[in-house]
Amino acid sequence: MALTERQQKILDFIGASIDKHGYPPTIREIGKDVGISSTSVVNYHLNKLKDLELLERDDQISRGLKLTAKARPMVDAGNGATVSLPIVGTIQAGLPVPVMDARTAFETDEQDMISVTREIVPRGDKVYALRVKGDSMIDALINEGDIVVMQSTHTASNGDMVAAWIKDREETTLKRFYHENGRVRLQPANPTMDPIYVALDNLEIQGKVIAVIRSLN
Amino acid sequence: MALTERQQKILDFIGASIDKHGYPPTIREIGKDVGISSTSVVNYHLNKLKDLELLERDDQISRGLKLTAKARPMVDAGNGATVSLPIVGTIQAGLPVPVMDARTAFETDEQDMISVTREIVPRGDKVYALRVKGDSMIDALINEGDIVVMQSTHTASNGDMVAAWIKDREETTLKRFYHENGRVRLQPANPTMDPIYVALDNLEIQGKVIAVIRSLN
DNA sequence: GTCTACCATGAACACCTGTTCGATGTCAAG
DNA sequence: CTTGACATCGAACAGGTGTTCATGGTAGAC
Repeated sequence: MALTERQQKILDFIGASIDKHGYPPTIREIGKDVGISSTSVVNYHLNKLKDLELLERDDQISRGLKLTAKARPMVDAGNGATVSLPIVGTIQAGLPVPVMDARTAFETDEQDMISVTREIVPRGDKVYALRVKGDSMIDALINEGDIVVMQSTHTASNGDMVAAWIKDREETTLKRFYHENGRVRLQPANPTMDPIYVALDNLEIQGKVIAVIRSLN
Repeated sequence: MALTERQQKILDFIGASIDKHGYPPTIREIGKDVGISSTSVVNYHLNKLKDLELLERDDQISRGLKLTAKARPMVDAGNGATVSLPIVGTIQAGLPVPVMDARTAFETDEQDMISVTREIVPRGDKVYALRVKGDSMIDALINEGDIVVMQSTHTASNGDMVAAWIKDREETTLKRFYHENGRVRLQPANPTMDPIYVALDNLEIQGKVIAVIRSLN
């Protein structure tokens, strides 16, 4: 069931309001923003959104609105403090990293998301997350269960931490990228380990690592 | 400048309310919680907290309250989806980890904070962050520049990743804790490395690692 | 003692706010 | 054409809510 333009606008305004002020808007504030003169109509749409499970309402409570998790991805993030990233798959040494195209992003359901603050991941465009499988990445100081946040790209600058597919080894590796003397030096994050050198055309850059998150429990 | 018990309680309640409902409380709700019968007294304390720059108020607006960044670490429950953590110091092998007492929390200014979502750090109480100095922690898959999120504690359960001070070595180490056969096995996160064994009374647990964050750029 | 800062009460007021009701218009389905 | 679902308006009401005022108690400073 799709939303009408009105309802989408109301949802967006609620999100923006919480974002900006730290609390939800009143019925009249909503009406003013979306251009509805009567409080009863806003109330009407609010109940509609509630039926769609996009909104929770606390009866008789001023500003008693809350966006449900279901509504979160449909709301204009705007200048939010957090970024929601899809976890599109897993990463391990023997397999290429999954790419994120428009389709996979859409198919990702809410269970497979992680949100992080912009302090940790400043950009949100073409950024996605991968769960680390196995312990084949310990030379990158990354272990089973870690979340790797990647930015999709096929090029890299010197010093970038990249996910690279080494063709002749049929192997994915996470290393710092340095293009020097016509070849590429891949430097492990672990300073006690030696770099490897590969030819440029033997390398396929699949993304740039922009953060690693390890959540113990 | 210290807060009175009343004011701390009000601040806590505002945080808890935002946490629980998604919006701040009204003056009367605050009064009811902290045991103040008159709205004017609550108003009085609110203005006091505003003068201390712990609170922002939107005049004439119901529930027009917002905790400032300065207030965040002093509040029991953080603000909704994110937790702000003070970065109270650095961690390296040769030094004990700094402890977070009430004083350091107060002295921390806003620059030395990091906020993370509750998905990554569920609790907020007695939790703080340390910046990793040097590469002496690579056996814990942790490197220079990483942020380690710790929970202050002096005890640990089996399997916890702890920051431990080994007395006779005068060394801090991050390892998984296993109490077995009257001694303690400290297991490195790197599965290719061997555990070390220490006597219980040679060990001082300084905190529990609950997350590691590496933000590249 | 007197003064001042602080904390508290209770009441009153005006505006804010959610709720409800009756009426109207539109538009696709039957 | 009639019907029903949907969307909108305007108005009214009751209770919620921030603000203000007069009053007074307590405790430490001078």
